[in-house]
Amino acid sequence: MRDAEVSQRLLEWYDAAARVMPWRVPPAAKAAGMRPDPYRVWMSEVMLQQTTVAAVTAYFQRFTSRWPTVADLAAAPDAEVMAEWAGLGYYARARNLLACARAVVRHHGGVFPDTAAGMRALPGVGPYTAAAVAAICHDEPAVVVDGNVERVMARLFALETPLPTAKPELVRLAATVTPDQRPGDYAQAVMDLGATICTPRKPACGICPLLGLCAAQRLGIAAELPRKLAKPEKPVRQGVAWVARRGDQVLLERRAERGLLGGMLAFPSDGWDGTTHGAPFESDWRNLGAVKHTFTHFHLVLQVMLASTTANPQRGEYMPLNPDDLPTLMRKAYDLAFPDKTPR
DNA sequence: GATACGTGGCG
DNA sequence: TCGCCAAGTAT
Repeated sequence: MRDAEVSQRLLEWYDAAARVMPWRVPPAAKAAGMRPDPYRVWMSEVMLQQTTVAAVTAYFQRFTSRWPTVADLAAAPDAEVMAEWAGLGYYARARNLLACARAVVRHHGGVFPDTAAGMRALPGVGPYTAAAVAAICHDEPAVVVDGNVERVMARLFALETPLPTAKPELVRLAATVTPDQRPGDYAQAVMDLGATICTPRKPACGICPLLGLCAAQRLGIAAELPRKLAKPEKPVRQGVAWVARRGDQVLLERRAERGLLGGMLAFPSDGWDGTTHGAPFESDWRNLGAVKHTFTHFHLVLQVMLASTTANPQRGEYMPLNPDDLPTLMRKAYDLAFPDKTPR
């Protein structure tokens, strides 16, 4: 296989079928002189970490409408940013997003670094995001490797080594096909291919622009690659959440910065995250039943308790609540406790 | 290097 | 119903 043939076919496919996304500048607009805004590209890439385009789009629109520039975001209160991120998951990303925006304003004059190495030094920016922003915004021929690229390369070269062992080799292979011309469009093309054609299950090899170049397709094993080591079973944890209302206010606490749902608003809870505080105050708590939720590494059955009387709590504080500001686990508890306030 | 860290959709 | 999976990073 000629390496240049791979990027050439991908770029042709991308130009003909590029998907429209709010953070993207289409090839035609770039030809007319438009450049991607590093602030918007960075934000989209952080949101897209382990997250689908479908889930990200509405969040991206809200964030960029509310905070149009990195300086606007840097000036935002922590609680507002965490509330806006609620429901998107991996909340360390939101904390790092804010820390990064503030670092860009404080240490870089409000301008993102224009190299992958410079980006890499910012909070929440790892090898992938640094390379993606540098390639997309500045056409640095950085090697952009995400889960899509790993899958495409494993199939293109029929690499049988299972992940994560195969990772360094996949990065090496990705480097061999990364072009000097239009590396930003190329990076997006490979990721689009992985998201739409070279999918994890049932890849659409028949319409793939790399048909004829792909070793796994020729061998008939595309759908089996990349191979992966078996993952450990998820244990089931049990917990309790305490829901108390006082008039229009609800008893809430801000979770610790580190750890599960870090930095997010939550009902006082116990038993599932290593804590055992007990109820926030003595009352005849009524068990409303349980909500189920699955985290990355365990399943959770969370009993939801409701107080019919209120008292001065030992933890948390009463405050008005917009349920959209809660992480999804706590939103499930809210919906169980206040079914009449749940839309639909 | 291994582990922690969310969520929603799909087959 | 349930396991897998998604444009990863921090420690």
